[in-house]
Amino acid sequence: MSTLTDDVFAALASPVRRELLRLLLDGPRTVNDLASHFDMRRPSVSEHLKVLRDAELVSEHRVGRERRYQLEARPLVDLQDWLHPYERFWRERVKALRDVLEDM
Amino acid sequence: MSTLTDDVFAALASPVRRELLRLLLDGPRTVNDLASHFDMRRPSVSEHLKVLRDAELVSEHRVGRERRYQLEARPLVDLQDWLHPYERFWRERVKALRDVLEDM
DNA sequence: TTGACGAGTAGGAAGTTACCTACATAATAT
DNA sequence: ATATTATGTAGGTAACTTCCTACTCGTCAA
Repeated sequence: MSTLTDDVFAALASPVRRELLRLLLDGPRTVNDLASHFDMRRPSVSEHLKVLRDAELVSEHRVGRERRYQLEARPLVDLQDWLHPYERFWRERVKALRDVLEDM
Repeated sequence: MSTLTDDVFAALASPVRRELLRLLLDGPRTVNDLASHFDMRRPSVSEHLKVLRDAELVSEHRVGRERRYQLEARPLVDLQDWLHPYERFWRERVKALRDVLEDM
């Protein structure tokens, strides 16, 4: 079953949220830690994290009064699947171009 | 040089625009042809096409009074590249899971 | 048990988006 | 020449997004 919903594309549309995902590549982090990388108040970062959570691009688990956010790559794998038809299209165009060049 | 800008992610955030791209997989189409697939007025579809054009996800060439829109897969290939670090992350997690299972 | 800390939520302002209708422009057909 | 067709643009409105500050809630430490 694919988890690639509108939410995922919408979540990725924000540079802030893409940067959050990139930061989480290094492992789980707390909200304060993540927020320190942005020129933005912490509650706004919290809101961005909520968008990522709703899209299931990150998960959260509580440790004491902290919350560790963790990357969930699954929707991104689904995004890769979504790209496949376009990749095929692209390869065909490259091939067609190569064929033309061979005839010159 | 990568053409993967904010514009590309923003363009993909709309279901209408993703459907436009999907339709264009079958080959170039005119605006009226494309618009006929949506429950929306033609000028709105034109505006969506402009967003896709600005993101270089489609190109346009005029044929008489028509304009043929064509898929440009390049930004999507760049999107694939953007995904690579996440794919690696995902593979490592799958591997870790497998290792755990093997020890059971 | 009280104060400080980490984090989420509420409510609001400003900016952006996505529709619409009306109009403009260029090309074809009569 | 004129009407028709294909398309883009202008301008407006409603909805959504993104930021903010103020506040709440739970946890930890003194």
